[in-house]
Amino acid sequence: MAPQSFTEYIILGALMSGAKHGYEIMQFLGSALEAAWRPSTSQLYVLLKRLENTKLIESHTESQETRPSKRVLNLTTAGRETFLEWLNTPVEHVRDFRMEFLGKMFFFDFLSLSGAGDLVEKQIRILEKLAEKIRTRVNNIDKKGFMNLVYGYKLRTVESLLLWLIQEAKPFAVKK
Amino acid sequence: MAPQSFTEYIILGALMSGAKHGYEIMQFLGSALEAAWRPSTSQLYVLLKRLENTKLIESHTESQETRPSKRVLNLTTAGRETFLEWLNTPVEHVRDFRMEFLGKMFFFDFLSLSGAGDLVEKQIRILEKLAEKIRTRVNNIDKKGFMNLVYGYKLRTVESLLLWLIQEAKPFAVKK
DNA sequence: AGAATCATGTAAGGGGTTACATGATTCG
DNA sequence: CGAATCATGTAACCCCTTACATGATTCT
Repeated sequence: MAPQSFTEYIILGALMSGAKHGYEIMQFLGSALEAAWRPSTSQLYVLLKRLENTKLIESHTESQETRPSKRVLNLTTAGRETFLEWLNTPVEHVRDFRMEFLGKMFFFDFLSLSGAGDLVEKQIRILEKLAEKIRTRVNNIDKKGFMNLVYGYKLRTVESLLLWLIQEAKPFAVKK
Repeated sequence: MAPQSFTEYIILGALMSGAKHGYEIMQFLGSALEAAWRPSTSQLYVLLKRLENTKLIESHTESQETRPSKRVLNLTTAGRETFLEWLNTPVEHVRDFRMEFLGKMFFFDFLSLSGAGDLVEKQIRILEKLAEKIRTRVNNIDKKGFMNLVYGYKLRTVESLLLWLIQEAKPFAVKK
């Protein structure tokens, strides 16, 4: 079963660079993007349980002498595949850029993986189609009405995102 | 007690133009912005109960001969005040523009209320401060690193929103 | 001596969703 | 005659958060 929440993919990503226990994942995600994606500590452990139940990660317990024993998590083959598939899939909605798309870019960079340029290209095509859809819809509505304000908002948002993708994300993605 | 969810304010707004029962609110919100803000039918009734418990609305039952009887909702004085206060308060986060700020603009327009221009001005000032904060933060980080991409994203988003506010929302707000 | 760090959880609650229940009426 | 409309809800579940529980160790 594929995860349904974006946060689970982030946790899988945190394990791509090697086995970690819960507390380490927490620290890693906290420092990676100014804590922007770190789920609450309790939710983290809930998700780890779920990922283990769905066989995307596996664990073994390591007892320590001077510290509480820890559960060390590791990606399974399925887990690694699931993460990479997610990583290379563009997001569908504008609202998913802020966290999810930036998350993908982070992992491309952090893990030095290839394919970031392709993802950005796919993403650009998706947004271009969306912009076209909005533009045709704008032509069928009352100028000066409220819906005109709404479509203006949407169109500007999409266009601004497109410029960012082309002028900043693309150079960042291909810079290695 | 003031509502904590944006959706409750939208429901209060739906009652500003006169008493309605649940089903009518549902239709009203569904047609107003292409169903973008309508909560699920079940959630709507849950929120109506809550708004009644907190005395922001009150209800009386009207039995009908050929139809199921309906519970007609009406704003209390406190409800009307609560709505108007919300309406005139700018949103704090960029992520609240898409639904909440557009919602406010809708009600200013639909109810022909004054003050939309003031709200837009306040909103512009908030975003200008935010843009400044991001710009100073950009100067303190590694050029070419991932965080540079993040701040580029944030800055462009805010700047695009500012242009929209000035070029579209402002004329819309003062056009009457 | 008290605070922060290490380490993993449970419980309660918030806001939302889909699915389901009920039952009459009117439209095609 | 079946589907859509009118009208109001309950139940189950999802993802998330804060508060709380536990207990040792190391830093100040």
